[in-house]
This record gives sequence, structure tokens and C-alpha cells, in this order.
Amino acid sequence: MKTTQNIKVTVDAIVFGYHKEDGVSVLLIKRRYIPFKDTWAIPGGFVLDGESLEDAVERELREETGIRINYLEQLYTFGSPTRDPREHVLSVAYFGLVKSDAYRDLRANTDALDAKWFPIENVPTLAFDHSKILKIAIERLQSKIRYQPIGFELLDEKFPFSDLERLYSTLLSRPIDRRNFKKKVMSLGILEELSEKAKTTGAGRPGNLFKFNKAIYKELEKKGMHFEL
Amino acid sequence: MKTTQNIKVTVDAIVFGYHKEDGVSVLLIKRRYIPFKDTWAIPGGFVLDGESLEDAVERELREETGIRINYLEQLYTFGSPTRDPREHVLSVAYFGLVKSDAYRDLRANTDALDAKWFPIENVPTLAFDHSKILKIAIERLQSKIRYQPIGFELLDEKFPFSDLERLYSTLLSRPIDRRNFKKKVMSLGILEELSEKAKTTGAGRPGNLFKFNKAIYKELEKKGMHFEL
DNA sequence: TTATATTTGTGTATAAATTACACATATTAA
DNA sequence: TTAATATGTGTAATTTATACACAAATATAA
Repeated sequence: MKTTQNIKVTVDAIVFGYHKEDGVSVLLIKRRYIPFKDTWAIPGGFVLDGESLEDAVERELREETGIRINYLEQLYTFGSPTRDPREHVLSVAYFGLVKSDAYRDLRANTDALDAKWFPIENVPTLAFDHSKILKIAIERLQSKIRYQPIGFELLDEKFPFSDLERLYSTLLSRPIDRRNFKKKVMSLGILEELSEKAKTTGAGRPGNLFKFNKAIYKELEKKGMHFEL
Repeated sequence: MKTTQNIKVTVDAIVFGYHKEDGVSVLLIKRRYIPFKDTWAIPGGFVLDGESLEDAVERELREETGIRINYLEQLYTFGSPTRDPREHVLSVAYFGLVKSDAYRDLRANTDALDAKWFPIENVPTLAFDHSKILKIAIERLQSKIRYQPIGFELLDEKFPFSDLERLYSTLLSRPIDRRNFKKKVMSLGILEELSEKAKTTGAGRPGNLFKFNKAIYKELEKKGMHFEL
């Protein structure tokens, strides 16, 4: 092949987690090398020759943060030739979600690593064009949660209904009518109500636990069902 | 930078056009070099050092097809290391639309070039993973036309209402109730009804011409309006 | 020139979906 | 034991979506 092209390819992963108290957070790492040494950044790195993009994302996340990712999709490719001050570096950005328990694990041993969760309303200035990438990722999360059942990927396997309600109300930043929301979600037929009750945390009546049934969702989707909240 | 990465970056453009009789068509070129010499393929090529992805797309389209593109957005990035038989080549695919008059121009001097429109129900086997890319692009078109006003980018500047109706009914492959569809579209408030009438082509009552008002759409969008058809 | 075929233009009644709204129940904390 | 807090539940009013048929304007054929 006659081209003498010299463009480097990287992947970056915007990973979101959710916690009742912290709200939606994004996983960032502190850079160890120049440029932008000691600045917070989205985890990622160079793709290896012969490596797929998804493999590269998972490898980099493992190396830099140790997180177990639960959902991954491609977000957007950033190709401006000046986005890296050194040379022409293209970044294929991915969008990932982790379940609540994986979120808590990393939250526990903060300080130990240079990987840390930041609530999305409170993110420091980021390296490269990462603030822009994060903004696009947040918009994607906010819009996609309305027409794809990805919200469940942020909760625990079993969750009280109020967790789901709080997640939606937080992400869409508007109040939600409990009765109407539950009616709508349950009418989709993709949530199982378990007989267990949530362990109480503080005052208030404990709620029943629910579980997202992905198999049923896939079935209904094939039959043309349209998820929308 | 210490990496010795050797991955090449290309862009590909899936360009759709629309014509009352042909339906939705995609622009393909016949390859002049190996591999896949003389096979139909999606237009595209290598990004130059220091060139942005959008510039690369527009340059390649100009060089290979001469088409004037009307709407362009990034579709997806294909990074499987085996998608090109020679080496690791990543492709950032874009999705483009041309207005009906540009469609007709190219349609007129077919045979002259090795660029040609193919109705999407009747596309030959394509080079590389281009059939897969095209499939994804068609799905994007079909879904996006429902929640973004991109259908107008495929029609002429001024169009009779029936053109819009036919476009939607074709793309969604289901019949549309004329009265209800018109009621819904007009209620969005983004279409101007002109005093002109369409030139008749064959029998039938000539319809009034309409025009999509993008400025008003942008205004309404800012105020939180939600396009959906 | 007249009749026929073709396409556009229009409104109303019915059904379905969305919204607004308040009080009883189960638990913890005081 | 009482107060505070969170969950669980149904109905009426409003809005939105759907189903449906005939008159008007043109081209074409008789």
C-alpha cells in the first residue's frame, strides 16, 4: 500500500456509574506522563496492531482502573488533527456503564489508585479535548436512557423501584410522578417483581425488589416493541 | 511518542439520494485497483496527515464522484483488524444525504463515470465489509428520519406534500394515512406552505408546494420541541 | 367535448395514552 | 408511643392518535 500516512489510533472510554447519594459519576484517571501530566483524563490509550477496538478498550480499562465493565458501546470518533498537541492522534471513544456494586468497589479504595469517580456535575478540567468528549457522552446517556433499557445496567441486579425512579429523575433532571412512571414501566412487561424486600437503609417503608429481564426484553424487541420512557 | 503502531485510517461515505420513482438509492463506485478490483464499493479513501475526517470525506467524494453533498454526519467506526485483507485499516464511516436535484444530475450522466446510484433494495455484493456498513447506514436512516428532520434533506427545496409522504412511507415500508400524517407534520410548525403549485407530471390534481424552514426548526428545538413522526 | 382515471385536499367521531392528584401502610428515629 | 420518612396504590380529566370518505383539479382516452 503506497500511503505514508502517519496517524495514531487510540481508544478512550467514558464510563458511568450510579449511586443513590452521589448521583451519576464518571470514571477518570490522573495522567502520569506529559503532556497533561497530573491532569485528570478519560482512561484510554493506543490500539495495538491487530487488536480490535473493543479489545483495546477493555485492556486499557483493566490496566488503568481495574474496573469490570457491564455495558459498552461506541460513542463517537474524534479526529481533529490538532486535538493532541504532539501529533495527529485519532480517538475512537466508547461509552460504558458499570453496575452499582462495581461502582462501590472502586469508590471504597479511592486514594489508593489514581482512578476515581467524579459526579458529573463536579468534574475538573480535563486533558486534551476530553471535556468535550465527556459532554457528548453525558448527552448520549441522557437521551439513550429514554429509548433503550440501559438504565438497568447502572443499578444492582435487584433493585427497589425507587432506585429506578431516582435514576431517571436525576438524569432527566425533572421530577417524575411515581404512580405514572411505575404504570408505564410495568406496562412494558420487562420487569419482574420479586418477593424479596429491600433491606432498609434509614427510615421509611421497605420496597419490593425488581429485576430487569433481558431475555424477555429481547423477545419483545424482536416482535417490534418500542421501549420509551 | 514511543508507539510503533501501524494502523491506517480511512473514511468512507454512505450517501443516500431519493427519487419518486427509484425510491432511496445509495451512491457506489467501481473500484479501479486491487484488492476487489472492479467490485462495487462505498466511496472513500485514506485520510491525509493533518486533515480532518470531514475534510477527508468531502475530498474523496469530490474526487471519486463529483457529488455535492447536502448533509453529513458520522455513522460509525469500523476497526476490525481483519476487515482489509492487506493490513490493519480502520474506517470512520460517514452518512450523507443529497437533495433530489443533485441526485438527478448524477443519474443523468450514468455510464460516464464509475459512480452510480443503486436503489437500496437492489445493491450488488460490495467490497470489504461494505455490505455490513451499508446495512447499518440504512438502519440509521430509517430510524433517524423518525426523530430528526433529515428527510427534507433528500427532497427538493420546494416539494409537494405527497413527496414527503411517499418518502416516509417508502423508508418505513408501511402505508401512511394522508390526513393524519399531514396534521402531525403541520402541527410541528416547521413547514411553510407556498402559494406556488407543483408542475403536473401525468394525471392528477397538482399539489401546493412546501418548504422546510430550518431557522424556525432550530428556534423551536432550542425551546425544547421534540420532532417525531 | 365528454367521460374516465388519477392525484390532492379536507374534518369529525372514537379510541388510546398521558397526566394530575391524595391517602394508607411499613418501617426507623426520637 | 409518637413523629418522621419512604413506599404502594386508582380514578377522572385531558390530550393525542387513529379510522375513515368524498369533493376538486388535472391529464388522458374515447
